[in-house]
Amino acid sequence: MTDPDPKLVSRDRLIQAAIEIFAENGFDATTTRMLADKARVNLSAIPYYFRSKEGLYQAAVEHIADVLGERLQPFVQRLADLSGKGLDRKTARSLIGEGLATMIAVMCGDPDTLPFSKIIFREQMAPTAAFDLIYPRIMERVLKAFATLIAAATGESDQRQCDLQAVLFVGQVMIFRAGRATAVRRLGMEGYTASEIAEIQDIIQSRAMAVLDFMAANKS
Amino acid sequence: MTDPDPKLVSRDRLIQAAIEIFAENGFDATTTRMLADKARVNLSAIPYYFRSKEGLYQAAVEHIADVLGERLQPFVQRLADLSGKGLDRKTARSLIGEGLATMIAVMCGDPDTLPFSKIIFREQMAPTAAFDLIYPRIMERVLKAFATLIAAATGESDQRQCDLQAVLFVGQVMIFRAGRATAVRRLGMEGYTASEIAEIQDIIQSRAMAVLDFMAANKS
DNA sequence: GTCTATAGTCGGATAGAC
DNA sequence: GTCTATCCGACTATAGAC
Repeated sequence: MTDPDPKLVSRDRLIQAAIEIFAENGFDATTTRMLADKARVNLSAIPYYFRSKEGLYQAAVEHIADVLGERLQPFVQRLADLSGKGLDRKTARSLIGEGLATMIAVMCGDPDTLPFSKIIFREQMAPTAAFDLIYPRIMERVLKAFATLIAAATGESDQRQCDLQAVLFVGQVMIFRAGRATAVRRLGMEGYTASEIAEIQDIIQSRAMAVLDFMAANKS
Repeated sequence: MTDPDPKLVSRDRLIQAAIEIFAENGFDATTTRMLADKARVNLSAIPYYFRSKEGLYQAAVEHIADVLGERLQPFVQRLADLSGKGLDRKTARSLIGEGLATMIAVMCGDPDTLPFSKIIFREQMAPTAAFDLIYPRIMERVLKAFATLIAAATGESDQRQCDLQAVLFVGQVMIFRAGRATAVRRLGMEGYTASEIAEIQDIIQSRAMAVLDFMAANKS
């Protein structure tokens, strides 16, 4: 994919390269030689800066958590502000739609963030120590935000119900990343072009609205 | 997990062991020694029976396709029979609910089939040649069946819409496998006990019905 | 068919010059 | 901080006895 910016110092070039390569091949199939080549750095720079291959992996995941956390911040902030003033149903619904569309773009479209989600997915399927770096800063914040929005959008007061639905709302999106091979093949897609992403965003949003209507009408 | 049945011949013990170990560690992190140990077979049995580690992996995937394909057969057959006679909405809806519940049980509960879904998920995230063994015999059949049922349950005549929704219905279930680490943590689960699975089945089914109602009311 | 022994390769990490 | 050279362990696969 993209080669690391040659202006960056070795340490940063290694992190850049690590994100790409680990995303593509996973931890085990990645060799330190691949990493050094991609970063245009000497092999010994890895143990020098990061102590080991695993140290580099963890630094890469930490970087992902930093970047995604920062991108998440405005959304969470906006939600906190609105919650203080009492969040009306219409606003909550539109924020849910907006959040879902953004997530699809991040996970399926944007070539800068796509490797992030690949790594996060691998961590979810087979968590390592790095999962603890990412869960509280990303997953938990997103899921809590969605639970709040769902409650506000439907009037559902059962917290458990909102938490479960939040997992399903977010999960809905993730399936196009985790089940990409199947989805693309079955739907005859080329692999998430702009118009294919629009189609996915569209159906996920309308589905979400259907569920919100149903929840509002059938509170537990 | 389970050790291979000692009554089986070496070849079969190796396949049994391979399914467990590849599911747990993925292809690269699995060594031929692990496989031979678990199967209680000499290391050389692997190249002898399967030519290579990769040959064993493919044989294991083929076995998975056989077993799941057989388990799928009655469901597909029943659907074909019913389709001939004209499938009414109520029956279609209950078959969808039943299918979803079964999938959750297979993917999250049943310790015999759980390793199958782990391997299938790894293949979806990073397909190898083995994906072609499993896609047409499992994924495609399931998705086509769901698309047919969705059409019958809602009266939606747009094929594309039904195919997309089928991916989402099935995807909904898969998220509890692919996103297990997050779901379990966020929902304070122990890791899919019987009652936790019942809770998941319940919410997924009610969500599915909400979407079907919505589709029936808003045909494209 | 099952075993031992070993070949041949490659990986991660280190030592030490510059 | 960056390089070369190299060690050492682990891996897959093969050769060949039984």
